[in-house]
Amino acid sequence: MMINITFPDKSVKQFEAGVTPLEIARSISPRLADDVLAASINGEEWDLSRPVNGDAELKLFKWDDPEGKHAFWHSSAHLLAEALQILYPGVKFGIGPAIESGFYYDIDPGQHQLTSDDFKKIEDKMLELARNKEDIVRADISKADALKLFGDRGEEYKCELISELEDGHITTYTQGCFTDLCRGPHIPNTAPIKAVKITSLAGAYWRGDEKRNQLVRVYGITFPKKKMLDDYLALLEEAKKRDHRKLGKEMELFAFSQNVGAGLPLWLPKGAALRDRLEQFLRKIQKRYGYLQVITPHIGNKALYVTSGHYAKYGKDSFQPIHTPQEGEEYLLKPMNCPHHCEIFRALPRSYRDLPLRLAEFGTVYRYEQSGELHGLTRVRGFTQDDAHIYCAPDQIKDEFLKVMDIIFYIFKALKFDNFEAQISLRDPEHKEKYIGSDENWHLAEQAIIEACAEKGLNARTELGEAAFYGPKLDFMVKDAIGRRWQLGTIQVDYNLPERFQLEYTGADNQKHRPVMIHRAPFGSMERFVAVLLEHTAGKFPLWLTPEQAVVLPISEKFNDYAHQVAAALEEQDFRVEVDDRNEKIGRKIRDNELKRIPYLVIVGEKEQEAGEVSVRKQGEGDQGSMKIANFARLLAEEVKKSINQ
RNA sequence: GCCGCAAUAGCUCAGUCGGUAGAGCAUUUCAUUCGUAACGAAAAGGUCGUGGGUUCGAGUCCCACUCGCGGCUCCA
Repeated sequence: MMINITFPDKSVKQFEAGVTPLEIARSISPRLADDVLAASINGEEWDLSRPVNGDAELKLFKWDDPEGKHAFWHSSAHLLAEALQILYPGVKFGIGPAIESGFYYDIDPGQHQLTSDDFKKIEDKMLELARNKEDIVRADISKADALKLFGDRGEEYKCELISELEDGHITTYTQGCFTDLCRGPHIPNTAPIKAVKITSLAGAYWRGDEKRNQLVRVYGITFPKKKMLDDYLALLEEAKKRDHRKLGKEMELFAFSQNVGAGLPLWLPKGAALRDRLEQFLRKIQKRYGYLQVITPHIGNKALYVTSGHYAKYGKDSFQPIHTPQEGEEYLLKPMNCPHHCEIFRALPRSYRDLPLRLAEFGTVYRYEQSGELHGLTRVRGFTQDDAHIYCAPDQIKDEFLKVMDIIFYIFKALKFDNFEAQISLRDPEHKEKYIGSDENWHLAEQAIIEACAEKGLNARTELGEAAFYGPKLDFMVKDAIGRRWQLGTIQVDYNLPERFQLEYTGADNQKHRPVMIHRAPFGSMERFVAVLLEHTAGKFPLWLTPEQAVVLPISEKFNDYAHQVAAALEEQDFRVEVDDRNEKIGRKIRDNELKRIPYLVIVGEKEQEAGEVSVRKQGEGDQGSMKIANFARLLAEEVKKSINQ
């Protein structure tokens, strides 16, 4: 019997029923057969060696396709497991999936104690097994047989997984002496795995549940070519150089002190000035969008958070209340600004004419994050949100969303964050009871978010069940130097707080109405934003933001006076300029200041002094020739203007 | 909070078998006064994260704590 195989370009070819994707690839070209790693049949992931029995749409995936890498790394995870089984008899296996870069396997090492010293041994064993060119063979298995197979081997974790699977849909994959419960797909043979690196060990709770056993997670990555591994390792080294913790120290932006406490950043003068410029930048846009700045205290009466519901939910795991000499009086360091802003809403009678009311504050908040979670400036215990709360009528939500998105896009564009991801978090439609607020309002808000994204042409991922209990949200995520995702901007609808704080406004109908609240923070927090910005720019901030815009370098000490005159003239126009009047040769000064990522170096010697000029050198681009001081100032001004006004 | 790993000069790091701590860069001083990515010489700089323990003797071995790193869990 012949079947029709449709290719992605819609062309159709006939093959014998039972043909495998690999055979199809070979019929096209031997080269393709060498390169192909996985396939899909009618959209379903499919092994290259798995027969196709009916008409189908076929896609073939190579290394450059995520699906190809995925199969390659998934098979590598099995290879890792096989090596571990041989090297450490008695280890029990959890799960071993492919991830964004590489793969891991969770194992219960039993009496063995794995350390990084074992990596080489594991890598060598994996390579040895790969060189055996073992076929990776898929098999259907009944639930009973699967339970017996893995039960006999004492694989308690696998048995738990099997017991939750539906009979008739269980498959195993075997290569060499290792058989794993697995849905696939896999590459057909271990041979293409030519380079192996075990990257790290970590603890991981079984099934992500902190109440259950902690397994050892072995991370690794593999490649079809040795050179690709070398390139990958070089890339990781490069990424480490742009780690914000390293750059922040080097550039004297922020510091931590054991004496102050973990997760409590100290902003050094240059960092504080940088942060201030970011705040001014945002303040200016927000003013344009009708925001009103407010200021609220760093602590609030415990009752405020009991009212908001936060105390019940987070009180135990937060910084504990501050006690006063007055018996029974308790205050909390504020973990968020919203309750304070709600009280500002309540401070005056509100009319529908006041809405939307947009209250903004750079509000510093304190959250007792778990010690193991602290991370540079991205996860801290005291941080400042670029917070604002918009109080509006339900039918104003969409319009307000659009406006907030405008602000976020403006900021991301000015700072060249072009690789952000957006996620719409909606409620779980199966469990509407978990959420507060009326069905009608939820529907309205969710539609408002979805429509706003569509109108802005924003390609956002939609996640059901990820909404906060009080409302749906839209988050913006940016990756750091080594690919970890951090949430920056966020826009959240909230039905809960207006209810709890009994917020009301008088409508055109002279009746009382409850406003909807929108929380939003385009940066997320100043700390996290600066961290991610550092990693994005590798410390080379745009001219308007950078701590030192230019450094004047006198050729010798004879020209120090002129250098200071030049600096003074530029400072007069509000540029941030320093003079490197150290007793060093010009080559040395250039090198040091280039390494400090100074955007413009201004070299002055006899020629410049006589002509009233400066010799300009641009970071990374070298000598730009000499010009009058005023012309250089104009050049700076134009560059600043261009990046801020876009 | 959990698992694993680490902590030595301002920074990056070496320190063997337990025997009184070392390099490069940065800093200071001297010399030099220089034209587009590192001139030279010298000096100074450390209770080896903190507290206990083992030992004749601890940077080194053991325990606890603190801080940090990689994950996990969490993230109002």
